[in-house]
Amino acid sequence: MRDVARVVGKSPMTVSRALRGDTTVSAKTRALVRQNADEMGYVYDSTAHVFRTQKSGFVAVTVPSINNANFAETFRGLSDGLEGTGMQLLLGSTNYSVDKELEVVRQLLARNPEAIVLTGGTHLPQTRRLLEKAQIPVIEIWDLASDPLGHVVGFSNADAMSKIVHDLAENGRRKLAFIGASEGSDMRGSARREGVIAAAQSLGLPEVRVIDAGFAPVSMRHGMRAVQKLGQAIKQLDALVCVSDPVAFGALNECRRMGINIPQDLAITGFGNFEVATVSSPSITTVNVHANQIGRKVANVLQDIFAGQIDAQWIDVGSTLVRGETV
Amino acid sequence: MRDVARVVGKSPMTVSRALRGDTTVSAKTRALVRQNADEMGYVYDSTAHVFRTQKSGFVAVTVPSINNANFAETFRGLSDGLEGTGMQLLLGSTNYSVDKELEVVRQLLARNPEAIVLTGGTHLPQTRRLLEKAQIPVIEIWDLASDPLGHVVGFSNADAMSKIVHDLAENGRRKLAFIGASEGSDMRGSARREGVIAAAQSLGLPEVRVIDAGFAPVSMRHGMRAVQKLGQAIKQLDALVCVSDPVAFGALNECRRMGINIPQDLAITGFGNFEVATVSSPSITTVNVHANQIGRKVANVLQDIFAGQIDAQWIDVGSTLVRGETV
DNA sequence: TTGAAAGCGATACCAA
DNA sequence: TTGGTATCGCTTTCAA
Repeated sequence: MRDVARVVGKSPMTVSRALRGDTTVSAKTRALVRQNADEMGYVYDSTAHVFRTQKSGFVAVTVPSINNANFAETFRGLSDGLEGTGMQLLLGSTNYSVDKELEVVRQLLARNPEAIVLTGGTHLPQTRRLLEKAQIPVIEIWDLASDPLGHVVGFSNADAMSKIVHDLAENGRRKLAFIGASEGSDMRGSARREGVIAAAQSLGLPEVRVIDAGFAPVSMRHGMRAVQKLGQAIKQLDALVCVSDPVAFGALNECRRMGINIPQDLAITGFGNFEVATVSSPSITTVNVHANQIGRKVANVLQDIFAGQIDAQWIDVGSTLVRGETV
Repeated sequence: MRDVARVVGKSPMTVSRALRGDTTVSAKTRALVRQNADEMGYVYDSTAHVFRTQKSGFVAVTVPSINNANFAETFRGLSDGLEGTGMQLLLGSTNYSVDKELEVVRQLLARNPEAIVLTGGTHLPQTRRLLEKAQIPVIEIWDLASDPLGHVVGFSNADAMSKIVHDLAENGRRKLAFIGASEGSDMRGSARREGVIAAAQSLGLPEVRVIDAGFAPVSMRHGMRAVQKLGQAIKQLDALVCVSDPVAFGALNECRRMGINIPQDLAITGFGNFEVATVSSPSITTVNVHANQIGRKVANVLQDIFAGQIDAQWIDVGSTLVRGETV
C-alpha cells in the first residue's frame, strides 16, 4: 500500500480506503488507486487484514466426499451464494467417517472460521464439545438433525424415501429390496433405509430385504455387485430401492446383462436426481433433494448471521419425486 | 503472552519460545509457562503467527469445476498425499474461464499460500504476472503446459487422443466426428480436438467433423443433444469421438433411442475413464489419465519443494487406453 | 476528502 | 538461557 501510495501521490491510508471502495475517497482517486494497484501487481494481504480486524473471513465446510455430484453441487451453491461477501470457504472432507470428521473439524477450527457448515447431523461427543467451545455459528445440512447444534438446512431422508415407496406401491410393487452402504458407514444411507422400511410397513408391504453394498462411499460398481450378489434371488423381487442414483444405475446395467427387463420384471429406483438418472435409458425414477438450493439457503442463513440475526433457523427444503422409466 | 510473562516473571519472548517447546528455554520455565498459560485460559493466536512468519500453511488449488469426478479425484489424491504435513488446501473454482481464474487466483493469493496449484496451463497475462510477483512455487497440472510458470504434472491430451484414434482406425473406422465444448470455452477440450484432427490426418483419414456441444462444462445432456442435432447425418459417420465419458454416455444413450446399434453401426469413445464408462452397457472405450495419481504426484512435488528442492519438475503421468465395447 | 499515529500478537534477530 | 527491539500490512481513531 505504501508503494501504491507513493506512485499515486497519496497516503497509504487513502489507498486502503480506495481499495475498499470507501466513498469518502473521491471517485477520481479511487479509480487512480485501483488502476495503479493493478498495474503494479499489488495483492491485498488478507492475513494482515484478518490480523488487524480479528475476522478471518473464513467459513469452514465439511462434506463426506467431494467426489459426489450432490455434495459438489451444494458446495457450489454455497460458494456462489457467498460470492461478493468476501467470505472464503475452507473445505474439509470426512470420508463418511465421524472419526475423520473430528480431525477435520479440529483442523478447520484452528483457522478461526467465522462459521462452520457440517454435512450431516451425527457427530462424536468430542466433536460436539469442540464446536460448542468454538463459539461460532454452526449449520448442519442435508440431514434434518434431530439434536441440532445450531442452524439446520436440509430435507428428511425418510420423507423422500416414503415418496419412492408410495410410487412403487401404487404401481403394484410389493416385494422390495433396499441396496445401500454397510450399517454404520453412512448415516444418511441408514436414514434412507429406515425410511424405506417404515414406509413399507405403513403400507402393509412384506418385509424389506436389505442388501449390503459395502462400505461408503458406494457407487455404480457397488450397485452392480449387489445385483450380482443377489443372483437368481432377484427374480423373487418386485423392486430394487437404491440408496443413490449411481448405485441404481449400476444395478440397472447389471440387470440388463442378466436379461432382466426393467421395468417389466423389476422396478429400480435411485436417489438424488443425478444426471445419470435422466440420461440413462431407461431413465431412473429418483428424488430430487435440491442440492444446489441447500447450498444457496445456507449462504442466505450465513448472510443473516453475519448481519446480526441470531436465532437458530431450521429450514426444510423438501424433496421432489422424479418419475422415470424404471418403475 | 505479555500477561502470561508477567505472571511467571519472564519476558514475552521467553513465553513464546516456551509455548513452542523451544529447548533453549529451561525445562522448568517451559513447564511453568505452559501451566500458567493453561490456567489463565490463554489461547494461541495463529493468525498473528501466520502474519508474522508469512507462512500460512496453505496450498492454493484451482480447478475448472469441482463437480467433475476427474478433478475431484485429483484433489483427493493431493489432499491425501498432503495429509500429515500440516498443509491445508484452499480451493478455488474457475468455471472453465480464464477471467474467473484471474479473480480466483487473486483471492487465493491474498491468503498467502505457500504454493499454488493450477489446473490447466493457459492463463491471462495478468494472471501470469500476479503469479510471478507472488514469488511462490507454481504447479500447473493436467495439461502439459507449453510455457510453464514452474512445475508441471500432467499428460498430453494430443497423445491420449491419438491412442483413441489409432484404436478406431485399427477397427476400420474412418469417418470420425468430434463432440466437444465450444471453441475457446475449454482449453483442455480444444487440445483434445486438435489431437484428434492431427491423428486422423497422420493416418490419412477423411476430415474430422467437429460438433459443438455448447459451452463448457459439457456433460451427459450435451452429448445427448449433440447427437440429436446431428440427426440423420449420423448415419454417414463411423465413429463419435467425445471429449469426455459423460458426453460419450449421453451420446450413446441417444443413439440407442434412435435405434442405432453400437458398435455395429457406429463406434463411440470417451475420455477420462469415469466410472460410467465401465458400468455402462455397452462399456465405453476411453482413456485413463490417472487423475488420482496426478494429485499424488503433485503432493510429492510440494513435499520436495518444502524440503528445499528447487529445480522445476516436469512430470508426464501418461495415459492408458481402456478398451470398451463401443468400438 | 485526506493524513498521521498507534497498535493488533507474534517472532526474527541481535545482544547479553 | 533470556531479553529488547523492531517489524509483518493493515485499519481504527482522531485531527485537519
